[in-house]
Amino acid sequence: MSDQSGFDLKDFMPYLLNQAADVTSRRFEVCYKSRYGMLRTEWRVVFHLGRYGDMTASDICARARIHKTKVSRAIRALEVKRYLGRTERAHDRRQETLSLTPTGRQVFDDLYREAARFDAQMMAHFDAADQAVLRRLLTRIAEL
Amino acid sequence: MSDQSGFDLKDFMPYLLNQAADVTSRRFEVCYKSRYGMLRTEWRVVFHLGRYGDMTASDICARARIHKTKVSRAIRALEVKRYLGRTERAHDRRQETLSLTPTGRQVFDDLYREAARFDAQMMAHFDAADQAVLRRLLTRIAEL
DNA sequence: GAGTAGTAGTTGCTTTTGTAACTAACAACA
DNA sequence: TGTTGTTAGTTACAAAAGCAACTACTACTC
Repeated sequence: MSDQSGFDLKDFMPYLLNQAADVTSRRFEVCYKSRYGMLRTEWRVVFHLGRYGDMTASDICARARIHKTKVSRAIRALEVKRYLGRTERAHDRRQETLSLTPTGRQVFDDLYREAARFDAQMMAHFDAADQAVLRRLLTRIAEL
Repeated sequence: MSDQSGFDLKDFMPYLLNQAADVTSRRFEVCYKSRYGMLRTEWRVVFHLGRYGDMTASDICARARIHKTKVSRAIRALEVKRYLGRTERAHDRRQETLSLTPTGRQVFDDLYREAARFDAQMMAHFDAADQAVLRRLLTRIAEL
């Protein structure tokens, strides 16, 4: 019964993607969690601000496709840790420009290096052509 | 600073994997959630039992790499819905063999078809060679 | 066969996420 | 000006996940 096609759980792309995402995320999580007590969303917010410059909360939501409540809570937590600060925008007082503090910048620099190293190490298992296919397809899938 | 390497968030594999996993999982979630009020872990448990046959809770934990508390609660929920039943094992009364009820089997059959269709539709965007690379690399990464 | 260690599975408590409703500010237009 | 609609961000409450302690049982060892 139900076995005719031989379609397996390991062939099911959402499952496979989740497994791979889970393994890698949990491994990298150790860095920002143990060193800075940060959560995943906090790390992403720091990355965005550090890599792409100051922006508002909703900019981060749009770029990273994270829900605004999650971002809101991450910002609050980072503020408490003194990793970022807010500046109200003159022409629209609903918005606040977020920017890393010097400490936050240091945290970013450290984690950024770590992330690059982590990625390189992980991808070293595959040749350049395979890597390119992987990145291209994942990007495409994420845009579905 | 920190821009020398040009390493981008979109180059960071854990991030990319999460985005892709998230998009696809959320899309498929609609099927088991709206039709059967099931959670992701419940769907996975049903898949395992339906596709690979009766097994114990810890078999599922090991195969799917899900924590035992999550599996335990999923089993409970599926039992309440009358999608599965338990049979105590004679030689080791700690273990219970789990098996789908006829209703559970129907649910599996329906979702299994849906999953196969979903996967095929998604992968239709890519040629066979790319698909092969994707599956191979993701499997490899998940085993890291 | 009593004592110790290890495994299967559950439960209670805490942390994190999801959802929806909310406040405050802007914008457009009568 | 005032009313209506929209957007930025927060908060409150509910659902789910993570973690650690627990029960019940098996297995090993003296």
